Amino acid sequence: MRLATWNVNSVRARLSHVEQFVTEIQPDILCLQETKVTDNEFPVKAFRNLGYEHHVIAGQKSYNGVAIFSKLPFSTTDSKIWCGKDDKRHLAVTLENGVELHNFYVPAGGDIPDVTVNDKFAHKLEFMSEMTDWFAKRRADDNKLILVGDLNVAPLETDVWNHKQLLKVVSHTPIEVDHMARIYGSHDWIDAMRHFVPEPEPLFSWWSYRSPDWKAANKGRRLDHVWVTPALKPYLKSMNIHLEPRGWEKPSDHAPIAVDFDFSGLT
DNA sequence: ATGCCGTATGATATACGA
Repeated sequence: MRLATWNVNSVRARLSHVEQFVTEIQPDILCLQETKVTDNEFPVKAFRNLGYEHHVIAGQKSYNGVAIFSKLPFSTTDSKIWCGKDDKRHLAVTLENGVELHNFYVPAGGDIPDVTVNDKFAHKLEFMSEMTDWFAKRRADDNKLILVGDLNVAPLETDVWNHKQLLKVVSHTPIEVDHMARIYGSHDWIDAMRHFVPEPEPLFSWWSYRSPDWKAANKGRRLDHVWVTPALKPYLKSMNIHLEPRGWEKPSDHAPIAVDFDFSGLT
């Protein structure tokens, strides 16, 4: 099973890119973030034409929004409200093999990494704390969970182009890294991307629009993630960050990530 | 760290991204 996750920065503006990516990579399940569209305006038909018979979407006007498109059926679907805001940042589905998939869009957090002056940063930390509490409460050794999405934190030193220069930049501050570490600990999550590409090799999934010549400068950050619980670790087969779509005309600032699983032995 | 780009909106400037 091939699983892909991508912050598309507007699904309508990026529809042709999504169609090209899906045609080339053929994910069985595609998780999107920042769809920026209400459910009634979502181009569902385009995804049906690509072969995705099953989907869940949770969107709103202008901001945020997540979606899961799948060739495999769901046995359950869910969308949880975080921090008391129904701002469309989460979807969950269960597959028929019992695997539970969560798609998150964690708040970006604004510019200033100080909760006393920046409510967005406070929201981001609170959101991560709620994730920790929620997964800790549901913790069980045999839970088969996958967590993907734009988590808006680059936790490791080699997840950013320059660790020292980004220590005070939102996405790589110690307090965010600490909050992310607590989510990891909530369910002994395994970082599937680093499972295949260990430190210290740099690994990025996002490059700012403002930096010209993104590929040559390569001032990236790893803001997008794929995690699995220990019960699913034996089924991990490969991982790829697809850089090509970041170079297409009028791209998303995020690159899509694909992870292959072999669930044939899963009971 | 700045850069000064991109998307969306009852828009022609502003919020937001990170």
